[in-house]
Amino acid sequence: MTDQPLELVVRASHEISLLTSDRITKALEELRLTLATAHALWAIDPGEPAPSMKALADRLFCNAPNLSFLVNQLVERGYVARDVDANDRRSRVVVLTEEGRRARERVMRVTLEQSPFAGCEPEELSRLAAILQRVLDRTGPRPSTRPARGGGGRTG
Amino acid sequence: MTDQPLELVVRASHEISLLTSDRITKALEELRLTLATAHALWAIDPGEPAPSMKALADRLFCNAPNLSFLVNQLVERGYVARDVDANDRRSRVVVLTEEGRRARERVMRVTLEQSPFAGCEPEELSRLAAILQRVLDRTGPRPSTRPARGGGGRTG
DNA sequence: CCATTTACTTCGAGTCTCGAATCAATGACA
DNA sequence: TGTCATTGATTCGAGACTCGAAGTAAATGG
Repeated sequence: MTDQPLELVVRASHEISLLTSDRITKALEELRLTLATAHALWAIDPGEPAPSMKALADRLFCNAPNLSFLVNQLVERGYVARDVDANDRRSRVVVLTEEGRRARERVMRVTLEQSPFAGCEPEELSRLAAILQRVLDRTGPRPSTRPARGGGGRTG
Repeated sequence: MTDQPLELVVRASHEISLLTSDRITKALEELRLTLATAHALWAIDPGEPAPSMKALADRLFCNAPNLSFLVNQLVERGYVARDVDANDRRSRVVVLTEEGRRARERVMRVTLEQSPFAGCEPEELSRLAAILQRVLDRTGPRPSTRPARGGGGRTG
């Protein structure tokens, strides 16, 4: 009954996702982050131009009020700051603080360490990466400016 | 720097997960379900013995109060009912109603249809299923009793 | 200049999640 | 049998997340 490969893949993928979330929650507490705020933090790559609120919301699959809330949380914790975009004074860009850069590093490190995928052989990982990338490419590019490896997400 | 296969896999996997959630949300509204309640509904397989609250909570990586809340939602919508377990009168088992069985079918169908994995070739799906299953197997069987997952009230 | 659009914020409401406290049933044991 | 610790579940209070509606400020297009 559950022999359909598609169902197996969807179930397993979801299970892995839950398992990962479950595992990293404790480590995030030490940074005073939740899954949602950690996500938002992850989505800000210090190696790329600081994203606007709108760009960040798109990346995280959330709407503007939600992102305002999340960025407020990160501001309160000293991890990011808002700057007015000189080119369009309506727009605010979200910039990592030094603290924020460190916290983001830690979030990424912990997540990769705790990931169920961490036990895979390099060769298996490569095959997996290729397939998943192909799947995402097939879904069509996401709106606006998305850094090639920019994916953060929504929690909900 | 971001060429590590593990990071690519974790990012892609997460992105796919968010994309799926985003896509099915609208369809779930028609069933008066949210992601959390739909997930709980999905976790009750009518082909297996009705799970206890505890068993269900373990399956969903959530704690007892949270599951009580979710099951209440499903009861209000007429999708499940609680029964006292005759073997242990402390325990309640969660049983699908006829409505619930139909709703669950619809949740599964919509989710599979909308999944980014739906576009994969059968052969690709099989490879994927094999790898993901191996990953889950390596994480070891789920313990009967596990500490709760985080997310709720803290911070501040 | 004025109307419209865009980016963002605030507000209110509904949802989700948790820990602490509570209750009932079970199990262990003297 | 009676007592006590344990277990399964619920209730309660509070923090966190998410969204739609409404509002503000800046840009755009006549």
